[in-house]
Amino acid sequence: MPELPEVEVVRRGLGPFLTGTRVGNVRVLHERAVRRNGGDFSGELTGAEILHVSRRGKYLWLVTNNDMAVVIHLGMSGQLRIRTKHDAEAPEVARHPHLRLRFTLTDSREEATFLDFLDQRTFGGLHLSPLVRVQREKIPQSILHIARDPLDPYFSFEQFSQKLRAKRTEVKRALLDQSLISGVGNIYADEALWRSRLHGNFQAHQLSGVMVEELVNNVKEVMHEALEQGGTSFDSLYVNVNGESGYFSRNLNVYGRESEPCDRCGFSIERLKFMNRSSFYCPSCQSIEKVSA
DNA sequence: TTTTGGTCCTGGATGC
DNA sequence: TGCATCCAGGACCAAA
Repeated sequence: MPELPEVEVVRRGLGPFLTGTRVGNVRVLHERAVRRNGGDFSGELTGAEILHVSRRGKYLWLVTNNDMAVVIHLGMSGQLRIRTKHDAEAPEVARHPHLRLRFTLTDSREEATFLDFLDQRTFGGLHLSPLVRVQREKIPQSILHIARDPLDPYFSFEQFSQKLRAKRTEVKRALLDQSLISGVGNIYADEALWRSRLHGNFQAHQLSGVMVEELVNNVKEVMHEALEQGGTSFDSLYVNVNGESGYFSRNLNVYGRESEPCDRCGFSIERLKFMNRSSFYCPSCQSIEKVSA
C-alpha cells in the first residue's frame, strides 16, 4: 500500500518523463477515479503544460502552467505507469481491467508518451485544484488541511509535538491523522512504534517530549530506509512508474509478522484489530503499561 | 470542537 | 466447481 516512501519513489520516477510535456488528451475510463473533481476534468486540463511534480505526505501533484495542480492520491492500490506509444497500444495494457484513466502527453521533441492510472480497489483518484501560496511555497487548495510530512525540510518537530501531546486519543490513531503529520500509514506507524517500544494504544497526551522525539526520529528512519529500497511491496499492488516492486518488506520488524518471533526479544508478535485494520506489535517490547517519562 | 466509528470499493484467499 | 464470506486500509463524513 503506498505510503510516503512509495509515493516519493513514484514522484521521482515521474519527474523526468512529465516535466515539459503538454497534456494532449485525457481519457477517463472509470468515473470514480475523478469523483473528487467538481468540473470537467479532461476539458480543463487539455493543452496545459506540466512544469514539475510535487508531493506532500501521500499526495502527489502535477503543477501546470496555468497555476493549477492535478492532485493524485494512490489510495490502496493506485499505480502511475509511464508508457511509450508501442506499450500503450498493446492489448493487455490498453484493455487492462484496472486502467482507470489515461493521459496522452505530447513533447516537442519526441512522439507521444502516455501516463496510465491503474487502480484495482478504486480508493485512489485525481482531481484539479488551484495552487495557493502558503508561506514559502504553493500547494493545492484542496490539500491545505494536510500537515507537513516528516521528510519535509520545513517540518516542525515542536509544532507536531505540541499538537500530538494535546490529543486525547491513542498514539497510533494520532500518527495516522494526516492533519497532524502526513505520509504515515498503517505499515510505517507499526514499524516506528515498534522501534520506539511504544504500544499503539498508548495515550498521546501521556507522551513525554523525549518519547515524541524518539518516535519522530524512528518514523524518519524507517521512511528513509524504505525509500532507499524503493518502498514496500507485498504484492503487485505497489510498483514504481516502470512496474518494478520495492524491497523494504524484507526489512519489516512487525508488520505482517503475526506469531513470528520479535527481532529484539524473541516474544511472539501479535495482531490487534484497531480502527478497522490490523496492528502488529510485540507485547513484550511494546507494553501498554509504559509510564510517561 | 474533538473524538470515534462506519462506509466506500475490489478482488484474492479461504472455507464449505 | 461454485458460491459466500473475509480481509486489506486511506480518506471522508456523520454521530456522539
